[in-house]
Amino acid sequence: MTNLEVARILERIAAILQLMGENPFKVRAYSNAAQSIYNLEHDLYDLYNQKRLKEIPGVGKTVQAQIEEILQTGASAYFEDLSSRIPPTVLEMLSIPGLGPKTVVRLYRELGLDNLAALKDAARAGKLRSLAGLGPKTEARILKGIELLQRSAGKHSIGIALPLAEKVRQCLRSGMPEAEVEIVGSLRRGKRLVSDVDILVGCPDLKKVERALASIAGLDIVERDRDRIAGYLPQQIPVEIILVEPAEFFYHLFTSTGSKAHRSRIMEAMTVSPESIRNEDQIYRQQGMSFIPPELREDRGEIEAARQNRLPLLIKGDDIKGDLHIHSNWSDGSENLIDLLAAARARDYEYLAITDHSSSLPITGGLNRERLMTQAQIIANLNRQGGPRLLQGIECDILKDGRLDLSDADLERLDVVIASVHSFFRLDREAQTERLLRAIENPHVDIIGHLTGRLLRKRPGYELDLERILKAVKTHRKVLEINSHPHRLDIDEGIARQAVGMGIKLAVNSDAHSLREMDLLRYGILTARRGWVEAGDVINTWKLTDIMAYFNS
DNA sequence: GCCGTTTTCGGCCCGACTGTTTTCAGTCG
Repeated sequence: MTNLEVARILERIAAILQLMGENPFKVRAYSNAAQSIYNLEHDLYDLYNQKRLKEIPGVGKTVQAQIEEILQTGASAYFEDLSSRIPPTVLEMLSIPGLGPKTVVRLYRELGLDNLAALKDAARAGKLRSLAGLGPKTEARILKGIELLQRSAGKHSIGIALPLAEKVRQCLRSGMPEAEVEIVGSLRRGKRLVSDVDILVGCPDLKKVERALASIAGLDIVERDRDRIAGYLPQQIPVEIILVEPAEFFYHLFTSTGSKAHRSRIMEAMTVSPESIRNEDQIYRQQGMSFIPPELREDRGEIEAARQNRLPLLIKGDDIKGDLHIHSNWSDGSENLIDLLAAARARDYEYLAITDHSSSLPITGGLNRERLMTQAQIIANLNRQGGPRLLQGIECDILKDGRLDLSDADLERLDVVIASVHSFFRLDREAQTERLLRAIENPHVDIIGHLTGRLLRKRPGYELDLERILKAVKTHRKVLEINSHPHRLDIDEGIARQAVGMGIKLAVNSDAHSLREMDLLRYGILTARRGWVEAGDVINTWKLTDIMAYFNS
């Protein structure tokens, strides 16, 4: 059982309790505990062995006992009992935007709808409006929501899949140090959603590979062939281990990384034999090209660029000098400023921008003018100690009409102003564009946070005239954020490439709400690489003085 | 169900929109 799996069980307990109409504070207690475990730095088993589970914030006597039961037996009797009252497929209905627990439970109890497919049919047939309070608009919204969910059905977030894949790779490498092991497929190319995890092993000995796999917790093997092991990782993510001869490892590394379109164009002209290939570089060189990094292998012009030796020198994780979007416990983050500063030091950052929410988002405990000034004092004091520089910033809400949630005078005092949309997602294209343009034109705004508002597999981005937006961003020398959270990855690689092509600068930010989330930056880096982004295009690879000079220009 | 530098009991982030109404419950961030 991984921390994530335990957190998921607690999350589902919370969801079922919510559907059953339980005390909302009890519901929140479970989801707080789940969140807390999700953010945990330590392995739950270690804490359990040291009898320290009780120290986890939000874990009291009851939840502690449940965690212990899950760690010992792999299951929770309480959760099993709850699941028998409300089928798990009903929980899926909760992920439809605009559909909450009250409505879901009525659809289930009064119309007998207990899964997405049944709900879709009923909505299509116009049967939902027979419930008081539900009308045609809600039906249409439910249908749209289901379609969005079904389009990404079977897709897994890179934020879940990559760490699991790395664990498998790690186990195989330490179990068989003589063999080459690599993650391949779309995961190696850094795609934000993947359908499975593919691992290539340069060892044809099935027994040996299986022995090395034995130590992986939560790996469920369902199929063994001569040269292939298939099964599931936690959360039902399909995994395939591909066994090849050591001599042909790099040939297969290339072919199994894809993409199909890229591979077939390179293969057409390939003249060398599989076993003569010593590394991937050789494959490209043999065709008179420079090495093409996996993230670019999509047949989007990279082959032509490689032939002309004008591939971008892609940004790397090491290029990052700091993070410009972090939340502290002054708003909805869970860490205090001192711990954030220590985390910046541990990551060898030169600077870290504290950018809590502004007050128009009451649920985040956003900062009004007064609290912002108090926070500024504390940050100034912390900065006297030396080490990484804490920047005083804000993630300021863009209001419905494009004005910002703080006055110009307040914004002017800050080192970094991120302006983001968190409300009124359903404005029409014209109004939404005008709203964004007004924020972009504000001289105090430095960065536009998560521009499109898309939540992967949950919510499409709002309607925008992207061309006009990008032009304005360019004109007013604003910076576009690549928000690294795997739920967002917004702006995406396509917009990033377009923006950089226009000379727009980007910032790759974590938007972390906890210490653990500071490491989500890697997904933003992968997205940037897929968007052909170089280090120089990203301001948080620059020295602080250069960033400030750019903001002030 | 959790928590305590106001409380071991009585609190627990909240304000606004939306679609359905005709005064508001449900949902969202």
